[in-house]
Amino acid sequence: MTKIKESSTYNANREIVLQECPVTYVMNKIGGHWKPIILYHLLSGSKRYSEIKRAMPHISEKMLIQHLKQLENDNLLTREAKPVVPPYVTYTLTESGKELDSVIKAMSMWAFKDMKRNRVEEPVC
Amino acid sequence: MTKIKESSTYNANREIVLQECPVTYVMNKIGGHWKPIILYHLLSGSKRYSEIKRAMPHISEKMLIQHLKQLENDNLLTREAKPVVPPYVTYTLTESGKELDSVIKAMSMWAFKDMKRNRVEEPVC
DNA sequence: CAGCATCCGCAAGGATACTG
DNA sequence: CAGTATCCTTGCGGATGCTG
Repeated sequence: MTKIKESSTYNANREIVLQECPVTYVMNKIGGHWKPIILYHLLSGSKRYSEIKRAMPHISEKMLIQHLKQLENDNLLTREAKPVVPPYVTYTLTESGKELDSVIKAMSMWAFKDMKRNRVEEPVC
Repeated sequence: MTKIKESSTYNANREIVLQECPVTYVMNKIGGHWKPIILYHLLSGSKRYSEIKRAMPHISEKMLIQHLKQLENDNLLTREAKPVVPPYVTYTLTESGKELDSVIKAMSMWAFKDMKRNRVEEPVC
């Protein structure tokens, strides 16, 4: 998307109205196919890199690392590397990240209801 | 992503465990940057095409139409075209779509909290 | 084990012009 | 007004090989 700093529209009285949008804020942080799934797995507790990878067999290593970094930069999780051989790296949700459980849980509940309504199977991660 | 029908991992007892994931189900329906934002705008009631467009100045027409179609195919909204000139088309959430308000509201609430925590402005749609 | 570097194909998405 | 159609670019994301 072309980066636009400001954007405007008009209300019925032809006054300029900035369209503010909390959902856009969320999508900028956890948008994309994989991020909510990563968060979903970390909600049950800190996990090692290999554990997350095993839990998400469909994601490539490149994408997993990339998204973990972005989530770290956005302060949703922290990365802790123990200085041992072989490496031992764990990822843990921050307070911000943990609070996303309300979003993830709402997603899960809706999913179960909708899958039942449409009589479909739950997909693999 | 390469399409893989089945995928497996193992638990501590070396039993095969399928990783099922409700979040993946949700992301398959409302993943991508724009869909949750479209839903957000429709939660306040049915809207004409032009109203949605005006509310989302950053999305291109092509993307908007494309995502509206996909949401319609996924039974999250319905499209109703009045046979008049000029055309009058309204988009309305289905029952499934309306039930996503729990997800969208959880997103919004988290956004407000996180924006306050990080002292940032609310972005434009 | 937990990554990083590089190459590269392809599809998502932008820009533009046209229409019932 | 509410879209289609077409072209074209960008960058997502896969594949592969290497490393502290």
